[in-house]
Amino acid sequence: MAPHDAPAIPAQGASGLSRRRLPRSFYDRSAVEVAPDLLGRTLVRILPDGARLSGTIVETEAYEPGDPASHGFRRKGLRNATMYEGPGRLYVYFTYGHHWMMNAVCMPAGVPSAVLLRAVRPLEGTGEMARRRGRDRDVDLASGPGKLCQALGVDRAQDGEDLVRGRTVWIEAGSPPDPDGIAAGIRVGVSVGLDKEWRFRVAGDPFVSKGRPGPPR
DNA sequence: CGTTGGATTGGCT
DNA sequence: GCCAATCCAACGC
Repeated sequence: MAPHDAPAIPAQGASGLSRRRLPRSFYDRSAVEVAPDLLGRTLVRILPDGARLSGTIVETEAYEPGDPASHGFRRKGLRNATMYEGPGRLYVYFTYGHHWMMNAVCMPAGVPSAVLLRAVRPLEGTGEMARRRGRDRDVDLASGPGKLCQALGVDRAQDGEDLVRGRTVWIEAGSPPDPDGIAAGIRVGVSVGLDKEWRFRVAGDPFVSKGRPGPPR
């Protein structure tokens, strides 16, 4: 982090979690590299009233250029434009008529590549998340991509936000798990690209989504 | 310009 | 396990 961007808070708290923001270079790699590396990181959301919500990322999925399961498989359009806007942007889209999904954009501008953030372990602001979700138990707050966006109040207003320099959503270095603690499998809810094991999760973590991977039909 | 189906969720059988 | 909810960009005609 550049010196003039130094935060007022300590770089590392008593918890051992690094509060340093992930730099642009972190995202300027392929999604399959970034996705497992995002596990254990701290996703932070600042609400309009200044409240800080956060959670530890426990589940991600990679979507690569040329990947038939990716929104980037088709030409750039109104919905997926942010996927082409370069590393460190937040790509937010709406689906199923109900839910917002949030992604960290990877690779240089012009290359559609992103990591879907699927689940976090709630850390700060759990009361606010519970209110937004209409659920009490921590395990129900952000254990799925739609739930995550609802809990953190993320919608189209955050599409295109800069995770590196923005003031409403970012990702801190946190505390990555041991590589042995990362499990990979096929992605959830897609009917193509099933040959790729691009869903990553913290093995055995109760905060990962309950969605079954594999073809629905 | 009408149709289609989706990177999901929660409630009900 | 099944399926409705509810929006909208992409695609086909």
